[in-house]
Amino acid sequence: MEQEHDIRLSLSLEDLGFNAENDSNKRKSSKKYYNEDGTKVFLSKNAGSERKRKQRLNTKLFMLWSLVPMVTNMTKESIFNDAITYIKKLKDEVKSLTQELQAMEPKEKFKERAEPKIEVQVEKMDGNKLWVKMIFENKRGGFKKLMETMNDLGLEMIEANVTTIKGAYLITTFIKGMGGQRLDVHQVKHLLQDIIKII
Amino acid sequence: MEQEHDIRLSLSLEDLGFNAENDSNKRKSSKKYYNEDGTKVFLSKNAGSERKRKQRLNTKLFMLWSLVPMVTNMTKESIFNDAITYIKKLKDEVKSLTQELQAMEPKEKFKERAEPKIEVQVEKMDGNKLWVKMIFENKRGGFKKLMETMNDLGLEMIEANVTTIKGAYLITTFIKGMGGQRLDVHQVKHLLQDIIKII
DNA sequence: ACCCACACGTGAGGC
DNA sequence: TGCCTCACGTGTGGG
Repeated sequence: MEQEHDIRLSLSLEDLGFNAENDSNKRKSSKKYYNEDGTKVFLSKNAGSERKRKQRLNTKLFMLWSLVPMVTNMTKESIFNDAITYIKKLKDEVKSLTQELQAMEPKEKFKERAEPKIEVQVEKMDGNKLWVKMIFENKRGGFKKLMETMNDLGLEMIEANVTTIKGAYLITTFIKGMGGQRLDVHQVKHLLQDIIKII
Repeated sequence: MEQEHDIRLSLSLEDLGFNAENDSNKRKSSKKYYNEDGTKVFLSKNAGSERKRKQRLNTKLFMLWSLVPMVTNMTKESIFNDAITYIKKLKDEVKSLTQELQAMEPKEKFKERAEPKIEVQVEKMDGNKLWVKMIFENKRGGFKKLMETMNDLGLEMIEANVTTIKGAYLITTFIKGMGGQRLDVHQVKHLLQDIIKII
């Protein structure tokens, strides 16, 4: 009952990193490898390397075990079982995640498209407002993304008149800066052109 | 040199499903378990169960190996190594997929929100057109989703007048069915209410 | 007492 | 030849 209780799998942390070259103490089996006069019993040359090999295998088993979160037992067989079920679980997880990702991927697809024909006209009005007329292809969600982007940029559409001709939006609206910021005509024009391009 | 070459890991498919109870042939070791007179050498009772245990372990090892796609060697140690690296790879994959999923998750979040105050008014016009007035909270992307959904349902917005008062959309538009379908006033009204609710 | 899980040494086969 | 890998039987400790 000294400290011989944890040597079911006779590997510890020492077996992982450093073997510490101690073939010395701590052998589970107290088999008679020594004659009663103290002389060693003959061991085939394999014995040593074979012991090392088994230690390597157990080390690998331990590494495998350390990777698996859900552990039932410390026995070799249950380590295998846990690892197996864990791999299956991980596989399922990857599978479901990928298809879940692909399911919402198409919503991002409209980013990559041929450049639509667009027309942007910007005129300065009184106050700090701009009058804007835009024509661009009627891509699904185009107007929404336009508004989102403009909102992100601090452009507020005050009176928007949206007409959907077949295959195109026609939008006329007033625009003003949200924080009372001054708006430059050409800047806004190019901005809107860029926005519409990436819609 | 008969057929003794594949018994490195002396497990086959038979070890997986059915053990086929054949303790008979095919033992690798030709150790002398029989005396020269043909009588069996004494074996401790452990021998049989221990052999079974090792077969179980090898079976598990084989199952583990069968789960791992990339296999370098058939040796025990490389099976361990492959399984270990494979688990790590799967872990990384799951990790990256989940965070990639979470990165585009927020765009879906506006599905779950408190019910906004809405107002929908529908009037019948000449021909098969309806006049619609809608007021609902100015949630980001609301108008886009409205148009998408209406498009999906075969409702075409002919002349849309969109006004963004602070915190709300005010939309007046004519609507007609895309395929020349007849539109019922109350049906369209409830439809629009439902659409706006889920926006 | 029994059973189980393990490490060990050993002989055999493959490279 | 030698080295590596494996299955086998055995002894041992824990439950």
